[in-house]
Amino acid sequence: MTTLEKNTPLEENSRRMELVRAAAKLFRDQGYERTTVRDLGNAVGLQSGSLFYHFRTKEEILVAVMALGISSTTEQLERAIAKAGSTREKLSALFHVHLNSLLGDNQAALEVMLYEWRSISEAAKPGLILLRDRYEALWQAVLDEAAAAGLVKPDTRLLRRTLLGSLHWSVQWYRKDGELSVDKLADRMLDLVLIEQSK
Amino acid sequence: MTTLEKNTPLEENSRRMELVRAAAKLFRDQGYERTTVRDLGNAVGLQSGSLFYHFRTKEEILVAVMALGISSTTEQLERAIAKAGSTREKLSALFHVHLNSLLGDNQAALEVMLYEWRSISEAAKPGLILLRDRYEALWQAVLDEAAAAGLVKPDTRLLRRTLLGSLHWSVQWYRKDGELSVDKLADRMLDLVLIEQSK
DNA sequence: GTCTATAGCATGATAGAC
DNA sequence: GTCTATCATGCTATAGAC
Repeated sequence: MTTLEKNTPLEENSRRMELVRAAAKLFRDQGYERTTVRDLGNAVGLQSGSLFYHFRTKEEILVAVMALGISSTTEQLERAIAKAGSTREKLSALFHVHLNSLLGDNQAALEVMLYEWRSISEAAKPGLILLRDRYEALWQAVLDEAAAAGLVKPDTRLLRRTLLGSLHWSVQWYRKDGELSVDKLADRMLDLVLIEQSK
Repeated sequence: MTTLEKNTPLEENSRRMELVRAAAKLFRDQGYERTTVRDLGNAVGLQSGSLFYHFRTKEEILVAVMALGISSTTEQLERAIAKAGSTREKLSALFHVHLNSLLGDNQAALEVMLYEWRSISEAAKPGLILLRDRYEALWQAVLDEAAAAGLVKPDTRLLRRTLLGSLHWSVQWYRKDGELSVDKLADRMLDLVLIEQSK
């Protein structure tokens, strides 16, 4: 692998991937700026200088973390929607996939995407915005379908934004060791947005 | 003012306050870690060394920014609730005060509170948590009253958390130069949470 | 592919003059 | 109360050996 090929999109089980996963946890816990390349090296058993064989800059690691977080969540959501039988099930999938990704064991990456945006250079933003838009388009389509079916209120663009805000914020208060499971939380959040059916 | 008195809670029109307001904007735009004491000095026409006459550390400035943001919003909400005539008006005040504070001209401070929490040392957290709890208690009381009146769904603790998440997230997408005013946005967000009355 | 060593620079904070 | 000067440290990234 030459220096010019460092932007290779994805490789499982590689050193690069191992590094990205470790970086996701460190960036989430300490923040990107407070995490040094020495911290990153320690986390995977490398000297700080050796990192720069795998990534050109520290920011390139941050971008890789974010891209991983958003694109893996998008893929999960696409699969869940494809498998859903009804509009109601698709709506439910939005909540379950998002929360399991955000609050699940292996998904510090998505959290980093939400809270370290300011550290992304202008040059790197367009690519990440594309990934984010693809994810939000999935949401929009399902919400539009649900509104047409009378399940949720018709102001779906604002609804999408408020719901995503609600879900994102859960990382600030949800505790895994509490009594509320992630899936139960998803169901209760869904209940809050469903229009009550008058008979 | 001696060194020992640097924790004086509040002073209007002081150099300290001027610095806190400038710091709020810088911390919001660049992040706390990326903002240097030299940046802070420049913003108020001081050399970096001179800052440390007013604050012992850079973190002390961050804490002051957050305390200002949350406590001034709390005071505004207290006044608005006291003035409200009905439960419905109190509910409306939650949205209008929060969004005007968060998205208004002079309130970068509240945004910093939301996004720089990780940079706060353990020693400084309890005081800020106290301020936050006071604010959220106001919300909880109004939501409980609104649920009792049938205006919103009864799961008010989760409702409080999802609503605050929705409102916080608005800083990520709301544009002041757009067609939607802050107060109109508050009304539409309120509409999304109100239970539709069956006749 | 990883190491050691370090260049080159920015950082938060302090000391003492005024 | 602000300035100048600077200390001590930490940072990202590079160079070259292995």
